[in-house]
Amino acid sequence: MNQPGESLRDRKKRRTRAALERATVRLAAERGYDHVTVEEIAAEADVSVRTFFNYFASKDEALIGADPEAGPRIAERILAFPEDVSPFDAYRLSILAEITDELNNARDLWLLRKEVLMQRPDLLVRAFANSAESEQLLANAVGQRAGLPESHVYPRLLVAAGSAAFRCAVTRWALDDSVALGELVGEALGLFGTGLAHVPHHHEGGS
Amino acid sequence: MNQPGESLRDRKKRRTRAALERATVRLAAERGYDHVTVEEIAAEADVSVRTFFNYFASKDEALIGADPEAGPRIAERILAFPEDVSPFDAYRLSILAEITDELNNARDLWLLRKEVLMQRPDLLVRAFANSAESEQLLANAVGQRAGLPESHVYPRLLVAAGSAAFRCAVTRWALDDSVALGELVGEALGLFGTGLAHVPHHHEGGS
DNA sequence: TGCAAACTTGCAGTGACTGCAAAACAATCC
DNA sequence: GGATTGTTTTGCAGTCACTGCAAGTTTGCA
Repeated sequence: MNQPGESLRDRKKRRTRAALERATVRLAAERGYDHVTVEEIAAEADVSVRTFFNYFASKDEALIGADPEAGPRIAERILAFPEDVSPFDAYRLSILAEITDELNNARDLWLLRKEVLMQRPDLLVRAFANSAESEQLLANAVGQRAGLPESHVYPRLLVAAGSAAFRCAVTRWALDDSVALGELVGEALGLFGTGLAHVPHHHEGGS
Repeated sequence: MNQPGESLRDRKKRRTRAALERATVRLAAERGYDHVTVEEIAAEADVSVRTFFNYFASKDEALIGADPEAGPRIAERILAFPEDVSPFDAYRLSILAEITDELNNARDLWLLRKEVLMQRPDLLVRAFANSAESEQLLANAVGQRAGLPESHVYPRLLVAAGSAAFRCAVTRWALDDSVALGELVGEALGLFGTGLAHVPHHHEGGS
């Protein structure tokens, strides 16, 4: 009884992880991030506190739902683009694809997260602190495409710009979600692409 | 006994703050950030643990030496540039000036911090989490110069780019400090200015 | 000198997080 | 089916960051 895809064990793990993530976000949105203890979250997900920490290294991580497979997945996407796509575009499109997928799979969670992040913008920054290895993966993928040596700034700078774009976009989206998050990230990355030296033209409809 | 400049009280406060910052950095560099307790830091600086937390909201903040006046100071600089300097340049030059000053005042501290940040790059990211209000200040200053409404992305994106540039630069500097930190930040900001859409030319000498 | 405001301290408490060893459980082999 | 083995869950004891509060101490000022 073991399809290569998913054993009972794997399924249970995924469900537990999801339950913990969901419980964290729901409770935090409901009564404020720091009026929720890990004990309550664990209880809500029907596991012990110790188990919570087997799945997430910290309460912060659970709130964001840090997915350890996201990094590798995006890196793969970057490398999968045809040769004639620029490193910048490969990166940009990969990020956008990931965001689109993520929102399609868990839009409701993100709407709740938005509530929390509006109260505590710092949590979004903190969330990125734990993703140093993922950033390294992405930087390597970009570097490979660009044919640059390990030590070059460009890949790391591009990845850092991605984080910044995402942060900015979420912040804006939290204030006004009439525009899709993906759009906002795309817009921000677009500005990074063309350069910030000149103030972009301010057209009326938008921000 | 009260020159408008500094009272006894003010001087004592500055000294205590500096002692705590210094103790944190020194001990962390010596035996690793998380093998140092706040209790030890406080003892080293000859104050109580409670006093430590009167000065810094967290151990992280003490390590970075988060200066509550840095934000306002940079914002002032940005606004002080003549009209014909672009918002981007005003921002860039203000950041570089701040970094230069900081390094001149506490180069030794930064050399020790470098050691710590090499082991724990996440601490640098976390450090920025606590500076949300400062970022807001800078964004407002940039927005004012650019004549943009509160809601526009540009100012926030530029400031976020600055953080990213700083992060990248410190990381590089930690690996090889043969180039001044200011140079590296300047280089990174330069790339943000001209745009990341194209891979920059890779000239031999450098990175 | 004496009062008021600012700063420091101790204390008691909360809650995140860790290591360890035992129990519960799922996959595998006979 | 039942014994075996590897994985996951759990409880427990402990450490440490951080907070509020209510004294104590120091500084600024009249």
